Amino acid sequence: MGTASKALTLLNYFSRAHSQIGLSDLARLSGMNKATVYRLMGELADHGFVEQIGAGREYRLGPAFLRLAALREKAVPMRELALAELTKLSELTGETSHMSLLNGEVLSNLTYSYAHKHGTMVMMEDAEVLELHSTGSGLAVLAFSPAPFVDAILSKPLIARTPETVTDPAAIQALLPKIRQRGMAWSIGGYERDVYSHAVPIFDAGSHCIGAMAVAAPVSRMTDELRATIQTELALAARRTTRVLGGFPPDSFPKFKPTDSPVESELT
Amino acid sequence: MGTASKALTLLNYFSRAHSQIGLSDLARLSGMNKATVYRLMGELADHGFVEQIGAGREYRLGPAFLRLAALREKAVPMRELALAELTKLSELTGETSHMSLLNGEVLSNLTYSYAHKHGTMVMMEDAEVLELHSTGSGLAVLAFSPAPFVDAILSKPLIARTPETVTDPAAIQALLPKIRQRGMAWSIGGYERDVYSHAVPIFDAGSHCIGAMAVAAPVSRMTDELRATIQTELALAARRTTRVLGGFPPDSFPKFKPTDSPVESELT
DNA sequence: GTCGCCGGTTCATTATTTGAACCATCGGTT
DNA sequence: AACCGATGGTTCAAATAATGAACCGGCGAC
Repeated sequence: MGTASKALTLLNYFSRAHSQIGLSDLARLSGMNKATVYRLMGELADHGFVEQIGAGREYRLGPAFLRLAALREKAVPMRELALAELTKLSELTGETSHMSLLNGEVLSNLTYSYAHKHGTMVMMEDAEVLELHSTGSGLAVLAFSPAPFVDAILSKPLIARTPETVTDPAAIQALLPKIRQRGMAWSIGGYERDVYSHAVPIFDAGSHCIGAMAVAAPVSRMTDELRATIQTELALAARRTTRVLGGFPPDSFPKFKPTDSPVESELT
Repeated sequence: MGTASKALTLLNYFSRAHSQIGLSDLARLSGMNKATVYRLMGELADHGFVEQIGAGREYRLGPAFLRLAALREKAVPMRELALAELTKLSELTGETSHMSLLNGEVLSNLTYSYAHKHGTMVMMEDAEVLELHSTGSGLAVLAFSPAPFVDAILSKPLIARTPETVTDPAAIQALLPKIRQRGMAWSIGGYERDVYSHAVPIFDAGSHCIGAMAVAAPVSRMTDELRATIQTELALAARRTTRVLGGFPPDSFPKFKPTDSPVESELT
């Protein structure tokens, strides 16, 4: 691993829950030598990627990201384009919709839209992280990712977020062909209890899966009718999104036909 | 310069005007060897900091910044806090207000707020770059920055954005003591013709100047009364912003008294 | 007082970065 | 069609930068 990669890797230890980290902690987390971490963090700090605060001299993410994110969004208005589709999707379905991007071995939320039709709805957060094995979006991505990548993900310990989470690698592998065949994944209570989620992969210009678009509804509100609406509209919205982002579904990607999916009680 | 710094430096060549750059161009711009740039960009791409597109294999900023910016804003809601102050400020003054952060040798826009009171207003853009020598915000920052930094900035060629831009280093140096004394800078048509801008520096926890808050109005609309309103409200808003961001003005920083500043035709 | 941990620093050893030269490929020009 | 001058990408010996064990001084808990 190159030196630059090591520096960038350090940034991955910052999360919503862990927003500031001391030098020694960072060295432990990364397994690097303390002196190495010190020097790398110094370089990151010089460029505004991290900053040191207060008495403990802990590090946190720096202001440079705001500028670079604004430039990225100006050059490639992914968030803006996705949000336009999500807004329509939430209106049509009356439920929360969101889009997330593959980032290493997890999905991170790009943006989301609420429908204000019901008193309850599934809540989302910016930069929220979704696991690949326990969420509808994750399964959609796995189904359209290279086999070695899938194997790597599923060979690590799979955390059971709820009693309904499928944590058996073989069972998850078994789900993927069906997801590939219909171009859509679903997950019932796999990540959070009471959340029924449908997800469709999004592709880039090289037909690589880069993330997923999803609709999440409370389990208690799901009916055959709502399911049909979600599946139809989500498939359309996701296809438009892939295209508007300049991407192409792979040739094997199915045209979703709502009649194909009675869905019944097929878990996950 | 460490290897990590070199990689991070490469990111600085991307701007609104120059949003995608080829390998050879990047090597020329940075003065680094093509092979070096190739390897560094490869590492940046592995982490989603840049991505390569299309036939020309050009690079552009990657999606990782969206996630990291969201995390940064979650941990340190600078933009949110600044925007709250700017919104009030624009309402009180009836003019466009904005805040920008020092980033290397330039200021980059953090956020801004429009007043919808008049048919015309000064327009801003996300991630817009402001020069230190030709803008009110830049002068405010220079006045409260270490002398070596100021000298370094003023010893480079100073671009005349308009016929009114002051480009003589000595003349700019001469302005700084007065700005320090009153805690506020102004610029009339120095960056864009017809823009009359007032600016106050913002400080961090170590009393270092990290940026500026400003109000920009069309020259044609400026009256003694508007000037007095802007100066009073801007000084208050900037002080609140420094505090709410966890910072402190240096001990030498003056309490702004509107009566101190008849201002008349004192250029810049 | 003292123990343990913190951020920060040092310097000889070591492994990584570096860059000139090289390829294959593409478009435009002669 | 042959050529030219670009491009992105690759190689490998030489040079340089990264590394990490050990070491500080300081702080807080016991």
